[in-house]
Amino acid sequence: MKPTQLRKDLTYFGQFGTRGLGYDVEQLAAMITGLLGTRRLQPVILVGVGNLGSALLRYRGFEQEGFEIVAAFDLNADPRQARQFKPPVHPMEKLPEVVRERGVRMAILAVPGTAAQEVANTLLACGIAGILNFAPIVLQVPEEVTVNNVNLAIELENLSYFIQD
Amino acid sequence: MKPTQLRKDLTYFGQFGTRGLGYDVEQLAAMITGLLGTRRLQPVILVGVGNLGSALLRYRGFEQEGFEIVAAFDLNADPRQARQFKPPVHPMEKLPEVVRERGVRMAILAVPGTAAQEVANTLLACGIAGILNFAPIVLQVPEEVTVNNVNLAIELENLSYFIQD
DNA sequence: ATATGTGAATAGGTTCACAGCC
DNA sequence: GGCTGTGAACCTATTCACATAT
Repeated sequence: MKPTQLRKDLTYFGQFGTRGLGYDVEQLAAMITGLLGTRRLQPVILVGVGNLGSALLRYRGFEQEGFEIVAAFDLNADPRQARQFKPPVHPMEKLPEVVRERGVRMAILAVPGTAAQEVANTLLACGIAGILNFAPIVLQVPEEVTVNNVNLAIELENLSYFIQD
Repeated sequence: MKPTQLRKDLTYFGQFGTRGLGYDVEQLAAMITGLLGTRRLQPVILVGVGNLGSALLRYRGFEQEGFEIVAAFDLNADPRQARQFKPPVHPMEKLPEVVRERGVRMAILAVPGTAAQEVANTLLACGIAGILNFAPIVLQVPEEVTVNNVNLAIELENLSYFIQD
């Protein structure tokens, strides 16, 4: 990425530097934070506490960027042990309640592909606005809901293509 | 994605369907497999067996797409226990040997950001051609090496931007 | 009829060249 | 001199319209 492109991109949102001097980094960062909608800590839930889900739960990189996983959900969660973890791992039934009470708008979906659409439907019914989907399927969602797919196998395939002699 | 685009994309690699009839799915799949360089099982190594690394090790989606994680490496691996896991988890010192012996060309990098560049340098020295990087830093690599970045925090930020009312 | 293949048209994104400001 | 802002030029990707084949 060249300097020109970065400047061009910024102009789509306004004018943030001073010519001849440069950008005030703090001010610029604050502007971007506002654009991204991460001005205050955003509550996120995680569904599916398998291998990948557990790793995401323990991953501390989200908080740093303004996200807080307020709760996780899994079919096999024990209601009595739910609060032993931090964030707590609840059974699926509790999902609508938590979403409502905490005003959650984003969910991380880390369940097997076979369960993904069904879980997504539950999320949609609760009014979730954005899904970060790790399941290797294309989710069917209404237009106003945003889905961001992360497919690890595809990332490897992509690499594979580019390293061919 | 519209049908036209898929057809257009395919034409960049040749002509695979028969007009009026359609595509022979099996033949088309074989062609794509060849293009991606996944005709035979590709050996991959994983470096960093923390939260994310362990999840990736247990993830079965890679094999299905033609990749085999032949070994993992971690600073804290116990040499005596190395072979107890499948794939085995070796200490870092063993990395060059395994890469050479198995003809490994791709590596998954799941170490903390602070260690990522150093580990990447080791990988480069062994002649690795592609890195799937989960560390939240921009790796410095020579031009002929391909890096594919997966940054989970950025994926969430991306979502956040699009779900703003 | 139905589906692919493709040149032309369109849209979108990147780079350039230079104007404006410290 | 050094850095940002921006219209124009350029390049790339997507869509359209239709030719081509079964």
